[in-house]
Amino acid sequence: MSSFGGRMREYPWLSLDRFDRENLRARAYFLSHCHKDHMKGLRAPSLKRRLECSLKVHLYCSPVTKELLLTSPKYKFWENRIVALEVETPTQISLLDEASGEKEDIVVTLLPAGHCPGSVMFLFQGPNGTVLYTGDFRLAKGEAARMELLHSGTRVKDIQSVYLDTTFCDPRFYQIPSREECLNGILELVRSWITLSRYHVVWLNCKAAYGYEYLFTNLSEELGVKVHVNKLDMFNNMPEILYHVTTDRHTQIHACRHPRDDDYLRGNRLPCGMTSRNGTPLRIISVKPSTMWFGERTRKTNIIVRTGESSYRACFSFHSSYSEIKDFLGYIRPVNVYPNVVPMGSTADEVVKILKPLCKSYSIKSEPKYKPLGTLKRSKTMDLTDTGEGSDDLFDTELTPVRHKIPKHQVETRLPETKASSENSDGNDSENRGSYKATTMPMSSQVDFIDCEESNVWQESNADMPQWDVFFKRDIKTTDDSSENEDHPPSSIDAGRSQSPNLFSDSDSLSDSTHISSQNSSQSTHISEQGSQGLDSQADTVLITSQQTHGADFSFLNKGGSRVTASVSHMDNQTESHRWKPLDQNTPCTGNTDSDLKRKNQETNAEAGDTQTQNTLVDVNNEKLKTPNPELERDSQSSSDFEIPSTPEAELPRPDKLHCLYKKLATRKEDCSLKNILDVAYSSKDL
DNA sequence: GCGATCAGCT
DNA sequence: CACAGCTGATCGC
Repeated sequence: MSSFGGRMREYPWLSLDRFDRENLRARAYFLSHCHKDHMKGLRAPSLKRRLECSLKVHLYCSPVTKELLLTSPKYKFWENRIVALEVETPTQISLLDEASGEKEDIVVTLLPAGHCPGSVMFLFQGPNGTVLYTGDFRLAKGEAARMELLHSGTRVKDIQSVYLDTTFCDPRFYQIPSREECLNGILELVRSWITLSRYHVVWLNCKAAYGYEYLFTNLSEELGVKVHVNKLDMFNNMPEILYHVTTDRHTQIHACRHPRDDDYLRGNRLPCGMTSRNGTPLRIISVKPSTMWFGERTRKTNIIVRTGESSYRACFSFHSSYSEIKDFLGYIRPVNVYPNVVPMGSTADEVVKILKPLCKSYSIKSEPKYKPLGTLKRSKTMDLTDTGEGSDDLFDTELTPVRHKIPKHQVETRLPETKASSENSDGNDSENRGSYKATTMPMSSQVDFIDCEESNVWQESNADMPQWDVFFKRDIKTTDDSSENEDHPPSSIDAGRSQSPNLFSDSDSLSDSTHISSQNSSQSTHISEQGSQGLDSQADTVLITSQQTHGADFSFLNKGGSRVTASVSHMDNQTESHRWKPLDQNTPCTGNTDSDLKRKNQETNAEAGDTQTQNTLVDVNNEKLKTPNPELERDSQSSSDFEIPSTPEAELPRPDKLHCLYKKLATRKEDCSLKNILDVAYSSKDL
């Protein structure tokens, strides 16, 4: 839960995600996403009164957040005062101090935060420096490096302060399985249950918060079964969510709620009251998404843990893990970092101790010999008081971006995409910095950029042709495994505090054969036809599916913003929420037309990491036998036909087009897309 | 009657 | 267990 007070030291007349107390005097308000703990005071009478008096005060948020907010009548009074800002579109805002009449311009940029629909981070650029407020976020390793607007040309912007979501900034949360892994674990569990009969239903025990939508949409899309929810009018203008949820109870996947839903479940009823179809009792399992974390990445990590006869816990997180946070911050390297959250069982001091070494001031102190000329002034910690007024001396800092070695006219607009971006969460600072610089550098700029420590990597990335051996050698199984070497395992202290894998052993002992594991990037599922009671009786066989993202669509959480052109009413271009194509152009969900939708998904979803599915029957020792479930295999086959991610320029790639794609991807070093293509290439045997 | 806060409980 | 948020009790306005 956020404990951010609402104001940043640099721009204390702005209020973010808090609307009470001192924040009542703010000149402008910002809402990062629609979760209640970020909306404190937002509907209070005192703020309502303030709005009535101060007609120039506005609330800035993403278009999706605006839509979700205004769905509730309680916030209707905001309607004419909300300014929906396009994501990834720097926007100048003029702030008027009503007392003094003085005006100040500030540029704000919304960056997708991957936390829930509409969630964004706010990047502010103004006279007191560039600051980033992350709100809540879940970004995978390397995603900061892919955010164009965090960069000036080829370099990361000089960021004075980051106000950081530190929910899991504790070594105990060292690793959390990726979205893809979690989704696929849940997908296979749900699939294996609901295919047993039409009376087998799954209840997803989701909290009321926004953030599970991508789970619903992907389950629906993959399985052709819509998800029953209590309410869906908030998605009326978000067709790609709306299509996959329903208020019709006659479906096999439910995420409906009831205040006493556990009582309902005990009575073999769903929270919506459904208890049978055609007089046949339902076979219900409950799946509760919750955060599970792992101190070590090498151990078996169960995505799904059976917690009872018909109940499962599934890994799911809206927040970045410890290592993801460190990767993010270590890439940005602000001068200051301020935690928005003190994790449970930790203290603010502990969090700062972890984060400070990733900040610029720290690294410059420890390694002055790598400091570029001119950074001395910059690196000096600015004395920013809480009031922040009268700090005009900071202005020239922003006007002299010393890290820009490249003249502005040479600045590439291309997104710096780099595998190396995942290499810096800790460890040798100077080397990591070098890797960043080298690999994020567009070709056109390289000739003007000389930095000896980077030259090795530079040469490599300058090659005309794809470096195939590198790609094929790379571990293509998981997105963050690639950072294995750079990312130190938890320290002894960390390890001591890490959640031991024993946690899962305990659960495993309940049902050794019923875990869904992410070890070696695979999930294993086993559901017996007898239902949960039979689970223990088939300990000799489990169904393993290789890591797959299988059409997993996270685009509405993460990206693609600037690319989307179609719009739905006032929701235009809000891509981190969705691809705003009206559904009648997509004809989703069943049959071949499904592929169109999936292909579109992948266009905006390069790093979702789609890989082809392979189902393999194995014994408990994970020895591969051979193909199992014809149903699953059919699914796998059909989906593999459109697992090839498309570039904006490309149609569905045919084998003869793949070589071009290879080239394209090779130069962009887009890891996940690449691995998909490699998988397809391997399996199609066309190359 | 409403809001703020807290305990308890998912 | 851990993500967010509801309900109910209590207190003050």
